[in-house]
This record gives sequence, structure tokens and C-alpha cells, in this order.
Amino acid sequence: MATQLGDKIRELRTKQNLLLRQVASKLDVDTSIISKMERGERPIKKEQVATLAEILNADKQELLTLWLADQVMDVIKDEQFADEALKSVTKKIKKGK
Amino acid sequence: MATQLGDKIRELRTKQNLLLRQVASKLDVDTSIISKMERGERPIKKEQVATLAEILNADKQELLTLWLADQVMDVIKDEQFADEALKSVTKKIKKGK
DNA sequence: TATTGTCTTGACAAATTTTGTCAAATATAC
DNA sequence: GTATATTTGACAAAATTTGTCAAGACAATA
Repeated sequence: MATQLGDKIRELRTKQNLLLRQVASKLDVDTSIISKMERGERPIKKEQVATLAEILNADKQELLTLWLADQVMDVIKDEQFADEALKSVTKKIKKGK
Repeated sequence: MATQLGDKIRELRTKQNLLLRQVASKLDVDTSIISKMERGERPIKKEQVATLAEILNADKQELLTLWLADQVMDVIKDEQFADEALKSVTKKIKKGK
């Protein structure tokens, strides 16, 4: 249930002594949503990742990569042939597309 | 837009001289749905893949892997950091999960 | 060209899922 | 204890997905 990006955001936020409420207002969502995002209970929108990077002074590219990894993980978790499918996709994107 | 699984299904179906209508009735969906599935215009449900394998005398595992690869591809297509995210996920599932 | 059979397309409403909002419950600090 | 911060769950609104259907396009054949 936990996500890489959620964990990272919580880590960044607490290290900077920011309250959920403070991040929430800047992101323009309810406090409960941020709480759930950090704990992987609610998905984080891609556009929100960029905003979060600004709020938390983090590297946008790094957060976006974590976000994408979470998306992929969500699809392959509990899947028997995950490794083979991942290999196939990796190969495919390496050539051009 | 095209999918690996859709292409495979069409290939299997036509090689066996089966009509959309025939596959549709066995799968219990409208003809138009199969048409769209084959061309990647409609997603294929995981449960349907198993049924399709039976109908088309194909290897269930192979089709399921194609299905999963399509799911992953759907998430990472157009993504700038796809390669890095895939690498990260691959590493993560290799150690136990 | 008309006819027949196959496949494709688009529109539509029903069903499902996702989303935000809110209040109450819980936890943490003082 | 009080006060502040976070979590939880319920709920309706909004958005997306789903199946159904009829009409259109296409191909072969007479």
C-alpha cells in the first residue's frame, strides 16, 4: 500500500517541519488528502508532483520518476509474470519507441 | 494505439478462419467489442484473456504476459523517465517484492 | 450495380470508479 | 487535562468506463 513517492514526500515534509495543513493549502487540497497521499491511500496526480517538488524544494525529475515507478508497480504487483512483462517492455522502449 | 495482445489475438483468429462473431459469442460480448479489443481501442479484461486462450487454442501464460506488458506500456508510454522507472521497479521485484 | 456478409465506427445511457468535502476519531505535544 | 496535528470513514458529485445498438464502410460475388 505504501508508495515510494508518498514516503519521500513525508520524509521531505517532516524534515522541513512543515505541517500537512501547510502543504495542503499550497497544493489546494484538503489536509486529509495529503495525509492519504503520503500513506499511499490516494493516488497522486502527475501535475501535483511538480507542485510538490516546488513546495518541498525537491528535484522535480526525481519525484516524477518515483511517481512513475509507483504507477508501474501498481500494475504489476501480484502479477505472476511481472518480470517477463517488464523485460519485454524495457526492450521495446529501448528501441526508438 | 495498437496492443501486443490485440495483434496476437487477431493473428490467431484469422489464421484459424474464425469470424469476430464466433469469438464474440463464446466470449459473450458484442462483435464490436472484439473488433475494438483487437485493434487496441478497448481494454481487454484479465479474465477474458484466459477465455480467449481457450477459444483460440493459445498458451494462456503467453497471452497473459502480453496483456500485462500492454498494461505497463500504457502507463509508461510518453513518459520521459520511463527507462529509469522501469529499472527501479525491476530491481524492486527481483528482491522478494 | 445490387446483394450479401464481415468488420468498423460513433453515439448513448447505465454502471462503476474516482474525487473532493466534511466531521468525527485518534494521536501527539505541551 | 487542553490544544494541535493527523487519520479515518462516510457521503455525494464528478468523471470514467462499460455494454448496446444502429448505421457506415469495406470486400467479394453475382
